[in-house]
Amino acid sequence: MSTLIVIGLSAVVVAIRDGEAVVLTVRPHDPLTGEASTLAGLPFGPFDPDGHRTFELALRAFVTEQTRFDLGYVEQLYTFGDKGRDAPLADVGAGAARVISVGYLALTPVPVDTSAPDTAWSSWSRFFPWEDWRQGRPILIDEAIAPALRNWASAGRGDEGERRLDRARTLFALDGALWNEERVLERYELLYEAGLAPEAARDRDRAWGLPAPEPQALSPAFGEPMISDHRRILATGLGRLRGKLKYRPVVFELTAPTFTLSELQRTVEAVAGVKLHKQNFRRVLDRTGLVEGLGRYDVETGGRPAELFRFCREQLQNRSTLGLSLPLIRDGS
Amino acid sequence: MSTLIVIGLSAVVVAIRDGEAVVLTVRPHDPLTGEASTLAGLPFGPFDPDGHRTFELALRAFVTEQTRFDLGYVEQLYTFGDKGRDAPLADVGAGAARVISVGYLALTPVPVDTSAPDTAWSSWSRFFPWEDWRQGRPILIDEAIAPALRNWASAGRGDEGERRLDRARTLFALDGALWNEERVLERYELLYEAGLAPEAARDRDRAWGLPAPEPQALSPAFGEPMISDHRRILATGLGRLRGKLKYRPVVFELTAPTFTLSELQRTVEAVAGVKLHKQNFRRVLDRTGLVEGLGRYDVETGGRPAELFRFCREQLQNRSTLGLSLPLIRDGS
DNA sequence: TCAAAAGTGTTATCCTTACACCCATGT
DNA sequence: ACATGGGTGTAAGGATAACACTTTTGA
Repeated sequence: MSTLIVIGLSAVVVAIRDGEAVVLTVRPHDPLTGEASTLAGLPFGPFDPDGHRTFELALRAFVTEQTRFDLGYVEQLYTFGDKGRDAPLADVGAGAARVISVGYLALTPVPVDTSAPDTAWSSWSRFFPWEDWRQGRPILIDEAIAPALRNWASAGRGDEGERRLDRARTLFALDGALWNEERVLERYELLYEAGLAPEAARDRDRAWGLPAPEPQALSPAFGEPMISDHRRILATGLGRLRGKLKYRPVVFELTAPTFTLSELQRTVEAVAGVKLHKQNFRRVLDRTGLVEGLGRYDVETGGRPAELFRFCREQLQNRSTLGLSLPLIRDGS
Repeated sequence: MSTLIVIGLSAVVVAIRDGEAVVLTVRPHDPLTGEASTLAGLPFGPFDPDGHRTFELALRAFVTEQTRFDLGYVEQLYTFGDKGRDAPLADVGAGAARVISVGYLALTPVPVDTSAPDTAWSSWSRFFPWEDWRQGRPILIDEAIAPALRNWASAGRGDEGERRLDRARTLFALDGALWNEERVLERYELLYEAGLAPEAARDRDRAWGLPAPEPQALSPAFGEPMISDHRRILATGLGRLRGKLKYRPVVFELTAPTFTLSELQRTVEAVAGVKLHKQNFRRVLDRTGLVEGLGRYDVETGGRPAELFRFCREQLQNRSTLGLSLPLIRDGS
């Protein structure tokens, strides 16, 4: 009998908590031992072709069930089907199955504390510590990542070495190259290829029929691994969200109904992982006409009270420029 | 026994022929009668979980097999899984199966004439005649589409009617709204929802267990239908390509190794479906540094010979602005 | 009074848009 | 000579980036 196909739906559920971008994670239980996994995963579940009319409905249903949480904005990310990077062959009735992952991105304004067990909000710099440039260039890039990548590049034979070095340079902003915050997935894939992501060693061992390796004490510079291909899906989600910020008004899916402009800016910064220029951010923002001052003020800010704003959803229709540009800061401040 | 899942891979293979954007289409044969379908389809094939390591490899293999054509640039588009809009329930050994469509976009420089039977290059304005604004606003929008959509909108009860009208206006640039060439899929989906795409009637009938309806003489303004959900995938591909043009140098996947700047412009225009401003297109282009004059000239242009250019692939690495902006023309000329 | 955070004004620079014009070829 | 398409220069307007500065609160 031929291998069955099983479709697994995974969700990257993003929210902002205390100025940090967080993602909903679960600790899945081993079906045999009943023990919770040491590795985090994304909320996921199988797609049932008999019960579910669409992927999105299925996703909403099982995320609510697993995490007691209702999704708002949802979009499809990517479908992963590579052999060897899927979940371990699942036992489905008659035999082994090939698992195809359909990843989704979901945005939600308030990270309501889920009372569901083994469910948590995790900052995504836990999984991608090199992606946070808000405090300037992360030291771990030059101290840990760059040397490891250069070492990997020099092991390439012929001009393969040169190509590896080129990729490392442009993706991780080495030797004067510019940082591009959108290329999250490419960076993760480079680390995976270079064998620096713990998942790479695990997948390689499994392909050779070896037992799952012991959790190793790998450098924290390469981020905390996740089960299955979930970190790959998470990277896809972060990259997509960072890109989309600039051409669709998706930030407002992450904010409360009213917010101060500084809160909004901190939200964008948490997602994009870079610091923005305050004045220019505001100028750019009100040219879009997407926010409206309410004449009410938040006094809890520590200094001068900030005006509260709201998102004008009705303005959304015929605007041509539907996103926020990111007025970066290059020097200090 | 529960419904099996089958994964179908479909490819939107795009090329430029005589200044027109064309797409590779097939006429699939009925497995029972052996007759070629009256409707066109995209090249497609099932994904075999035993034989194929990745989707992309599977796709390349069967496109080459079906059409005797080798794909170059390939990217995943979207995975469709809606019940009722998939292919008719396929017979797979033991029982019925639910077909999940994974759509891909492929770009190829020369539309080599495929000698494969029932394979052809079709201009995509056959399927989306309202998408070509190079000769100005297509008359069929105001003569056929707008009246039909207004009629549909007025049938909505409550503020549903208002919402329908709003969508029609912004998507089809009615009542002074601006045309946004990227929203191809949303326009097709609107026509589908409004019951103006022939596929909608077909899917509706099938859901009720009725036999496939006779091919109707529907207005050509709504485009030629395709089998299964292939026109939806095609719309996704056109939209994605139009968007990507602006931020990645994908045009060069559609051009010959050397080209004149006018050829390049006509290629962009054929894809984007709008006329561009010649001088500004050139200025924008050479600021990117992506093309290089060769000092050789094409004398076949009819007027002054045009310089030949080539794409500088090596420049591709560290550029920040990797696409072409579209300097539109608003007035005549 | 001072620190902290909110909010305003102004300028130089760059990019986009639009317009006008010149160049090289075939008929 | 002139039609046809290729190619260049320049000036106006708008957007961006960077700068300095004022305002309002709490400690």
